[in-house]
Amino acid sequence: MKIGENKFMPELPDVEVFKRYLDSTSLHKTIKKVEVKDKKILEKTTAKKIKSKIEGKKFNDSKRHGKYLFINLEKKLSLMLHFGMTGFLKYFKNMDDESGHSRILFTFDNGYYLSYDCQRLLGKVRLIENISDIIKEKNLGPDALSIDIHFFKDIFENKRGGIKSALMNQKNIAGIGNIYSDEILFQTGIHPKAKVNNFDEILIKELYTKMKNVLNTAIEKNANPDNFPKNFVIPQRKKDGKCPIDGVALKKIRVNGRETYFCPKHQEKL
DNA sequence: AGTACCACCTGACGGC
DNA sequence: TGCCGTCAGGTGGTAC
Repeated sequence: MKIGENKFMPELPDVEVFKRYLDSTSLHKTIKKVEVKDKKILEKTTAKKIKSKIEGKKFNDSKRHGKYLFINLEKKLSLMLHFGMTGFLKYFKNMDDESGHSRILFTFDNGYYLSYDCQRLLGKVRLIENISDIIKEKNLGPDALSIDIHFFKDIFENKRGGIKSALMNQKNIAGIGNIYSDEILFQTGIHPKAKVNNFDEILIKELYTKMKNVLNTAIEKNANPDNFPKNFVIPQRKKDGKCPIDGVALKKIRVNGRETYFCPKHQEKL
């Protein structure tokens, strides 16, 4: 992946792809060396601690919750990775192939490297004991792929406010960001400014189904918009983008301060 | 509770 | 050509 050509916007599907990439490249190898190249991405830890806790150990397995990735090293020791908006992982053999904004570099005993790259330094890396502590501390809701319909319905119970911010609020559901919330609303025909208190049972169920479908499909396609089905709007989130269903020009508005694309013809449900 | 800001950051882009 | 302002987007903080 070339610098500046990063197609990933680290929301749930992207982080799931990172997880699978990590699992297939970086597990069960002794980590000879860890180099923190920019400590701005560290949260409640130091480069020294990262080094002393990780060197000599192995990544055993990983878990994802929302946009967070947790890599287990041993009992009571995991590495938390959050990718901000420009983060990704890269596994490579030659240092010539190191990505342009490598912030932490792991060296394995097989001669390969794993880099945590984060151009805008908005990501976070931290040493933790338990995943559940972090979910509690950050007040994260259930993961969008494992949330059941009853929890999902709670988002609409006794609440006001807009659907887009409700979907993006990590305390309600973990994993959905600006890009995928647009896709989910597009697929359900819901206007991005719709208010949650107007949602009836049928629409909530439909939204739930489409949410899972959009996220699972994106993962299946490696979170690469070039591979997305023809009826997805994400590849059209750009200047002169057209609705892949109606062919009309997409509208670009701001919702809760976020750039939002929608089809004025079929996203009418308020 | 919900909204409306700001800050953190870098680099791409448009205006002049 | 090059300088400068603006803005993307996740999270977290504050103020209303």
